[in-house]
Amino acid sequence: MPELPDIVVLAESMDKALRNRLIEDVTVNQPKCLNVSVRRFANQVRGRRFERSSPRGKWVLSDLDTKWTLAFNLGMGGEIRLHTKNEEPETKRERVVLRLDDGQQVWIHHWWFGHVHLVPKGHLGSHPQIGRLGQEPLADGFTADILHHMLEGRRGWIKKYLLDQSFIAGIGNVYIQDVLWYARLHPKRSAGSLTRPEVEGLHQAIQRVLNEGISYGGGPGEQDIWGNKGRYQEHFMVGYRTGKACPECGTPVEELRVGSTTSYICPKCQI
Amino acid sequence: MPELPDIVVLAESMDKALRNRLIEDVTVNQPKCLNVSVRRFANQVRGRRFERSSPRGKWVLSDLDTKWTLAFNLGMGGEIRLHTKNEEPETKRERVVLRLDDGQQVWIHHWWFGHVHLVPKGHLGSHPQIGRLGQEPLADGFTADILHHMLEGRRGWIKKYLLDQSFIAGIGNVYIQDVLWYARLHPKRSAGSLTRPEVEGLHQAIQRVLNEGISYGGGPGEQDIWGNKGRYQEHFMVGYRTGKACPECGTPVEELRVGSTTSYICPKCQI
DNA sequence: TAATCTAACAACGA
DNA sequence: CTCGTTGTTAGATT
Repeated sequence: MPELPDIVVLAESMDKALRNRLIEDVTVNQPKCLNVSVRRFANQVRGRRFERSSPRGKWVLSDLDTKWTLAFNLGMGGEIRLHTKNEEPETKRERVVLRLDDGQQVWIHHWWFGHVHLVPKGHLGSHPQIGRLGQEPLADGFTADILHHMLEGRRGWIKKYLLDQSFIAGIGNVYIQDVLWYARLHPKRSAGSLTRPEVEGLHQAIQRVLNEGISYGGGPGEQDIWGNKGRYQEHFMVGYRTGKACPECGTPVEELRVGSTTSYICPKCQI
Repeated sequence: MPELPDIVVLAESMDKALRNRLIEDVTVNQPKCLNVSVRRFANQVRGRRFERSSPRGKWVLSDLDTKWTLAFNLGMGGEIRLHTKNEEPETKRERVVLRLDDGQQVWIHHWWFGHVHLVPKGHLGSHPQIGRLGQEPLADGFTADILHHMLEGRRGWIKKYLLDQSFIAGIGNVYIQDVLWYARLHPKRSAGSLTRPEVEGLHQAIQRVLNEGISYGGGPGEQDIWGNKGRYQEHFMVGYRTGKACPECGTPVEELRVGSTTSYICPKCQI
């Protein structure tokens, strides 16, 4: 599932590719990925133009030139891709297809549980998922101070909080591996037990890893609207590198279960 | 526990009684109700003035003339009361005591699990509870449209969503009884099954009950900073009236368990 | 009596 | 075997 860096890259590419473009026609092959009826969806989208596309947590929000925002969540293995006029979408595989003014198409492909939602612009708070998203970790307001404040007194594992979208929006099980490694934190450290320097280290690690993810064009399996692939996986420190050497101390990376997720850690560096 | 109407009444009285008043001294008898150390709390509060006090969900937020906001949550059976110069607070019973410039005192009494938190002004989003609060049900933005949107596709019981502070902030197990009665809804109705007219009725019922709660000065056991007691309980329709007649049809009110809460309903009117 | 947070677990869904 | 949502149970908290 695309995480914040992947979403930033995708949203930027969508903004470039789609802004001011007219949506001439809409095909919905999977009504269950919508939050309204197909009829209502088509009526609100057909004949409208894209305005700004922007990232929010694991969602891309594309304003239309009406009171509606299109909210895309790719779920697992989803893609949003631009296709040329004469390509033929495989029905059912492409859940929603938008035909643009020049015939180009936007294929919204979901492998498993993606969403294409209509949300009233300026009322994102009422959306059951988007409205509950927490801090944007790359926003100016997200300081070490604020993070310290958020973790104060928390009893659960630090990994649980970092993955909790209602705490911090956009971190998933891919980028978190290196975040915890750079912060030298074991995923099961109690969130409230972090010292002030550790919180500062964690804050830096979050910004570092997410920004690197963006500058490498996203992570494994992710791509922008033109199909440019992410390369952050070439720079993984410990994520998905079981048995390989920790870049810091050479100890083999270990895999462990943390709740229902898999963690990759250096057992020497991350205590 | 005070709910939205009780908190509105209390916050208004606190705004009137406390705005611009100097906090000359601070006593903390229960450090665990704070989110910072006693030393830090006292340093940030002593010598400061109150600015605006306002309601947010089940919290009262009192801005100080610094970068901090004091956030009060009364838990169950808590009170915030103004006392005269020479009254002697019972240690441990009054968790926090603020002495004002003229000697008057604010006693913050918790019977069970109240909080007095320091939150950086303008960063309420980072507070673990306040940051996750949902829609303010009496705000202009909370329309029937928005409510409809929020409930669309939801599978759980309607009562669960109305009590969920991250959906709608400030409704608890007291006022919800009459909300559901006015809306003619059984607490176990599936949230997503509500028709558009039912959602509109629910929206009206929410506004009606909460506004009546405010105009009666709050509900059972609640009071403002001067000790004026709420009287909404004198106007209960079905809440806490097991066996008494439904005001609409005369059927005896029944009590039932809904998850971990008790509901009071008219078995004939609320399907 | 009460409320909220937490863990753990289960079932579900295109 | 990967995700979010929903539901349940249980325990803890001052």
